[in-house]
Amino acid sequence: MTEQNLRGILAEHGLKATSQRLKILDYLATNHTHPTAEMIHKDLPMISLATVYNTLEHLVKSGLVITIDQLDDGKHHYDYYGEPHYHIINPETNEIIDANNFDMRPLFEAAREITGWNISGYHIEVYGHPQDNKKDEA
Amino acid sequence: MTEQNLRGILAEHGLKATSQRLKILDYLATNHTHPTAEMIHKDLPMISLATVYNTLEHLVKSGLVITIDQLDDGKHHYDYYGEPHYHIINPETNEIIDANNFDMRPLFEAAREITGWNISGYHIEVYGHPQDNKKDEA
DNA sequence: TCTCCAATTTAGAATTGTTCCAAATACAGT
DNA sequence: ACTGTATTTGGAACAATTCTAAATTGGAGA
Repeated sequence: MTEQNLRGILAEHGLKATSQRLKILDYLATNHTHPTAEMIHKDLPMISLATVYNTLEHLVKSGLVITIDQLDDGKHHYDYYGEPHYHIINPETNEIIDANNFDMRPLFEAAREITGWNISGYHIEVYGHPQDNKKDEA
Repeated sequence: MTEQNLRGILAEHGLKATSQRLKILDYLATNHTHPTAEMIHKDLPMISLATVYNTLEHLVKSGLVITIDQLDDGKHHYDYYGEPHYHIINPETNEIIDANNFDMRPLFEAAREITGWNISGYHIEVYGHPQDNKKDEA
């Protein structure tokens, strides 16, 4: 992504454009690899680990990034959320697939029915695994 | 819940029925309060904290209990999952409401379309907050 | 019912992901 | 360019969770 794009995105969300934020946001928007803070720091070693955590906190608070916390490694994983989407996870391998072929509005409506609240977002993880054989393709 | 019920549930999931597991499962199935390990230990002080963690791990692995990790207090919260359901969360107060007025099968079908996998379960959190005023009730 | 042993429990130590600190730096508006 | 505030930083501190190894226990089989 171009630096101008990144600056625009940060500005839209009220975040100062520091070189560290530009690098981390670019990293997340480019590599959809759902990294941990540690992995980001390993790939961007010029940015201190404290700043990585600090920046991720800002990005999550602003809604630009979300966390995935169900990978049983006890670490937060981070995911650029420029376009809302849901996750399909294979718990045996921790593979994560991003998908957006589902209209969430009926779910929002259902949640609104129960609470009366304004619904503003969602996190969805769906679990599954590849089939062992092809028997049901017949 | 009766002890026989609890023993049956544990047996169905291949878990030995220890007095600690019976107490913790009963606690979770009765109080839908989404507690942390620490909170469970506080309410069941005769069970060591190590055993609380240990037992929760077994219950989560078996699918009887799920974790809720989005409450920005840095702690895992646990939720009896006897009946699958989704969560409506107010992030300002950390209030969690359990709901099940939504058919997840279309979501499963969408996930299956993308991956070809067998889909086995889901975790869904929907975020929202009460409206400040009633203006849109008109 | 009794025995036996693998599974479970336990207290406390150890680990480690994350947060905190206070000094140095850098962004952005004027 | 100048200034004030927000951000960054390395390292110390913290706290949730896991580990350890010894003691206990549930339950399958005799």
